[in-house]
Amino acid sequence: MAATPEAKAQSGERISEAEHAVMEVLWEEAPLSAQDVCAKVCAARGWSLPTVKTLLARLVTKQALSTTRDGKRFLYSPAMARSDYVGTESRRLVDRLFGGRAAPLFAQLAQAEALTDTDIAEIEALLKELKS
Amino acid sequence: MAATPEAKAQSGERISEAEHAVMEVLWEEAPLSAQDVCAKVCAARGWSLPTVKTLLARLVTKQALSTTRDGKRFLYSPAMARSDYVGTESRRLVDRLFGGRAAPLFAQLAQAEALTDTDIAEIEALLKELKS
DNA sequence: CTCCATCGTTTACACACGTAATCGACTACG
DNA sequence: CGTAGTCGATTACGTGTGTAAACGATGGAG
Repeated sequence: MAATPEAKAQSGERISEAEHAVMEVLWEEAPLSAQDVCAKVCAARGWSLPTVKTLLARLVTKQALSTTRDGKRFLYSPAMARSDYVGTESRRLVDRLFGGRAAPLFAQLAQAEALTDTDIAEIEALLKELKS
Repeated sequence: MAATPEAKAQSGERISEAEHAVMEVLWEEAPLSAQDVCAKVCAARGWSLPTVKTLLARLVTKQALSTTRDGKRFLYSPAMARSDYVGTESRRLVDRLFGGRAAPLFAQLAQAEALTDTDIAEIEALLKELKS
């Protein structure tokens, strides 16, 4: 698949844990209003609507979300691809804990028995593709 | 709270990024004095000795380090295994970003071209072992 | 014994984060 | 039109983190 031209991670602004939960909702479906987002996470995390509004505002500041007006309110959409976020986070972990090498991470997961049979099968398939 | 007999290595106390850098030094060699640790990280991170002392103290509080007296000063040693830390951090990432499944993480790394030929070879070898 | 170089400890302070109440503006119902 | 409800924006506040100076104890040099 062709890499998007702006493969660069958006500004250095880090996305926090709570903010990430909001991003996940919007990656799944967008655009959404603040209330829509709350309906999807407030129960699970025990948040109130004001909390979600704060997180949304911070994410807009960090340029992780963009907004469109819809009458009185805003609709929020991701301004960065989930794959970019996931990529930089994964890379960060691999760099920090495994000296930038992916194989030791894989070994770690294997040893921790965190690999299901399905995982193994899928990874095998991926390997085959990579070599072709 | 009842004293749940925690067979698990660590308590819930999270280790921050800066603290982790100190842990890495001590996982590599221990026991070390505060000055020894500083000699190994202060230059790289632009820290001063007081900063290292603070981090060491916080890690002792979090029970991530243990100390032995050596005359006037302390010698610090890890009180948790690096493999445990690495394991929980890896698990956390996989849970948070990939729904707890390892295969998508692998796919992500592959797509980001974060896999070297050596990585691929090693993972292949590991797979072979897992299946035997 | 005295004094100084070092320890660990205490205190400091700005910024990020989690969590939320409140406020001023605006819309929609009556 | 006015008023109630709803929106985003502003403000708040405790805790964690990064970074460090100041302080008090203490052991070793003279």
